[in-house]
Amino acid sequence: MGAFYSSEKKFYVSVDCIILGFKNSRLYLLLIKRRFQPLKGMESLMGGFIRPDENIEDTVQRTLYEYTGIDGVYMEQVGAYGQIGRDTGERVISIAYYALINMALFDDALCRRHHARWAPLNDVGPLVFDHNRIVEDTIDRLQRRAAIRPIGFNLLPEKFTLPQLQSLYEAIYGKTLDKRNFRKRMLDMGVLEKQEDKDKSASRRGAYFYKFNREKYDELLRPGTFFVM
Amino acid sequence: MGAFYSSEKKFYVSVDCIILGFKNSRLYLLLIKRRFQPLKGMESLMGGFIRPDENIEDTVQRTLYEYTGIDGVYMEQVGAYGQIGRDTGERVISIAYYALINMALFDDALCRRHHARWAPLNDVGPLVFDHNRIVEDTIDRLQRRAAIRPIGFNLLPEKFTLPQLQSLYEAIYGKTLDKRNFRKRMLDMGVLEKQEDKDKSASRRGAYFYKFNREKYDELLRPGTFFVM
DNA sequence: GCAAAAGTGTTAGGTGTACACCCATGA
DNA sequence: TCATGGGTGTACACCTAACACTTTTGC
Repeated sequence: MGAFYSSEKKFYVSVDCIILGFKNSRLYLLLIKRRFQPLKGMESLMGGFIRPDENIEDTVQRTLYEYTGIDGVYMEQVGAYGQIGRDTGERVISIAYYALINMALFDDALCRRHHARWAPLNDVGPLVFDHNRIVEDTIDRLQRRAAIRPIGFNLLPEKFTLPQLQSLYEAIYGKTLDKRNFRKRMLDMGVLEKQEDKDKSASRRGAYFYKFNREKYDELLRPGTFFVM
Repeated sequence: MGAFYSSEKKFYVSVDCIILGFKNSRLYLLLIKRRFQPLKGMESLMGGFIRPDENIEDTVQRTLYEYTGIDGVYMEQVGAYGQIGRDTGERVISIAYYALINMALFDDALCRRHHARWAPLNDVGPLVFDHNRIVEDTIDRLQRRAAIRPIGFNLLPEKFTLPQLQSLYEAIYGKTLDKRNFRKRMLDMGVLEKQEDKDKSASRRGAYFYKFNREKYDELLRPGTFFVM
C-alpha cells in the first residue's frame, strides 16, 4: 500500500458550496469576499479543500457549518469542475454541491465574521474563476430536481403558508404561477398538513400554516413527478 | 505561484467511463478485467488517472480512444465519487462520465487486447469498488436525460429504422412501448429524415431507414421535453 | 400461401391551464 | 368602510394511452 498508483500525479481537490436561502419571496445566494490571493477581495462561493480523513460530503458539511452555523443541511452534488486554469492560482479540481438552508436558522454573526453576504440570486455580480457557471448549472439542476422531488421545503421553516410555498416555486422557476392551480396540485398530493394557526404577518386575514409530512410522501412510493411546471 | 495552497493535501483523481453500446435491441456495457492490484482480475469500468496537462474531459476522451478506438464520443458527466476506501488501494477521487457509442465503429481488436467484453446491461455482475453504484446512477441519469434531449441517436448508426429506434428507447427505459404512439411522436417532432432505402436485415418487408437531422432539432429552440415516457 | 415484421388512425379519458369573484381582518 | 392579501370551482383544449388490422415479401 502506498505504491499502487505512485507513478500518477496528485491534485488539490476542493468543494464549492452554492448555499441557497429563501426570504421575502426571493432566493438568495451566500457569497464571501475571497480572503487570499489570487483574486483576493472578489466575490466567491464558499469553498474548502478536501482533507485526507474526509469524505467529500464531510468537507461540504464542515464548510457549511463553518459559514452558516447550520448542521445536517440538505445538499446535492452538482458536478466536478476541473478545467486547467479555472483556478488562476494552481490547478484545483472542485466538486460543487448546492445546499438549501432555512434562513431562519442562519447565524448572522458568522456571516459578518466571514464578510459574507446574501446576494439576491438574480442579481449576482461577477464571481471568481468559473463560479458564475457553477451557479448557472446549479439553478438548472435545482429546477429539474424540484420538479420531481419535494426538496423546496428545505428552504422554508417547518411551518409555512401556501402563499409562501407558491412564491418559493415562483422564485425557483422564475415565473408566476396560477394560484388556484398551484394550491390544487399541492393539496391534492396529500403531503401537506394544515395547521390550526395562521401566519398573520403578511396580511390582515392571515394564511393557514402547513407542514410538510415526509412520512406520507415516503408512502407515495416515489412517483416520477412531484410538481410539474 | 506554486505556494498558494501549499498547506493542503493532494489526491489522485481519475475518471471512470461508463461506455454504453446498443445492439440487437439490448444495451451493453464495456467492461475490462482489472490488470493490476488490488482486485486484479475482477471486472471494472474503464478508467484512467487525470494528467496535469489534461482537462477532465480530455482524460475521458483519451481513455475512450484507448479502449474503443473511437474519437469525439458523446459523453456526459455523472458525478464525482470520493468516499474514503472506495478504492481499496489508495484514496482515489474519481469523476464518472458515461459515453454513448455507435458499436458499429467499435474496434474489436482493441477490445481483445484489453481483455474487454461487452456485458448486457441487465446482466452485469459484481464490479470493483463502487462501480456497480456508478452504473446505477448512470442509468438513472441516462433515462432522465434521454427524455429531454435527443441523445439516443449517439447509440445508433447514422441510418437507422424506426423499429430499431423504438427498441433502443425500450432498452433505456426497460419497458415496452406502443408502436403507433411511438412512431407518431417521433415523426411529429419533425427531426427525422426518411431515406429512400430500407433495412431488409430484420424482416422480409424491410423497414425504411431514417436519419436524425440535428439542424432541424437545433431550430426547435430546445423544448423542455424531447420524448416523454 | 404463409410466416414475420412493418406500417397505419381513432377515440375516450385524463391532465394542464386559463380565468374572476368573495372572504376575513385590522386599521 | 376599505384596502389587502387569502381562499375557492369550472370549462375547455390538449395530450396521453389504449387498441387491431392490413401490407409487404422471401421462402
